[in-house]
Amino acid sequence: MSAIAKDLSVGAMAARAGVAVSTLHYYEAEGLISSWRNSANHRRYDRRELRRVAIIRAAQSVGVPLSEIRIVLDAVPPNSVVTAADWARAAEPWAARLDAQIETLQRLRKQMTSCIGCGCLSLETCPLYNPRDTLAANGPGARRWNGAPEERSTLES
Amino acid sequence: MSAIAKDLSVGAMAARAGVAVSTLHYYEAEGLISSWRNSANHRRYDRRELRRVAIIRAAQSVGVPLSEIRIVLDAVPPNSVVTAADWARAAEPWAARLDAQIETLQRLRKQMTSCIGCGCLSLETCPLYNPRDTLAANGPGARRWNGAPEERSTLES
DNA sequence: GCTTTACCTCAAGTTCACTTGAGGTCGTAG
DNA sequence: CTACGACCTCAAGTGAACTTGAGGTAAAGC
Repeated sequence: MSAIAKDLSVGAMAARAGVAVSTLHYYEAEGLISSWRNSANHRRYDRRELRRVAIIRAAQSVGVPLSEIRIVLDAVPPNSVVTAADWARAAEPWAARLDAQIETLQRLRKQMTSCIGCGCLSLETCPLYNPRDTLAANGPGARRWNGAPEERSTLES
Repeated sequence: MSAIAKDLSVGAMAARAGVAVSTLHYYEAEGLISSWRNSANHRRYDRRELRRVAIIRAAQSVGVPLSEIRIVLDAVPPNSVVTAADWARAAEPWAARLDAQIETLQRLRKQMTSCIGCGCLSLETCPLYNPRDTLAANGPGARRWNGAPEERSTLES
């Protein structure tokens, strides 16, 4: 155990990455991480997979769904030696997302107390809510915007 | 239509708020918004409810689950005249969340290209991933952290 | 008078990201 | 030799946030 393990069991991976074993099974089934089997049919993970898990969790924490995480991870083939440039290129779409998200959060934060109580009933000008911004498109409702009904076209009142 | 409507139909609300009618039904069933009925048993919404919907969507976009949104909205009784101070007090817990989230995003953004390609296999020191930070506790995995298995105790390798 | 349109209810279905459970296999420790 | 812990598979369950569908009403337009 004190010897540096070249590869990891699923339990060790789970412990080190701070996720459940079942989560690793799931990620593997989803093609986000990969492993090989030892003679006992137990999963063995390259230590590199730890980083992949870290990236998955980090990306999730900022609202990236697994489907998009997969796209980025797929750009970095497993078992390859990855350069910083490789990762930078793969993660490029996330950089933009993060920028947008930071900006929106700051806007929100700054105007939360003022706007939230501002009494404005005009959503058009309310900084708290502009449904067409990047966050709205990628955010939580990042479910499917099944096309907002009517696109607030008429009903100007 | 050009006359200023004092109250709104569910269709009008949906159009103006940019959500589906069924979503408004759902929010109402969940007690997040309220309405009364006209003679035809159709929902009528006070225009104030528009702002509530805006707040719901805004909060969701930064990862606040409906259960927590309800708590804040419940602190502001419906049909009451709400002052800025009322809202500021109710939204206080979100301010802290936003601060934490902004900070984490900025850290992530700044170190994304460097760390993601840094080749470090030491998650302990990887700025991309520290599973015990505020975001991890509130974030996407804001599902239930059913207690990370083993707390990365042993297995130092 | 008929048809459309907008609404109604209630139950069931959907997606995502997992978790839980049942039943079985290894390999080491006592 | 048997017990235990760590692992295996596969199917089914879970919770959040909605959406979809079936079946029905009510007023407004042609």
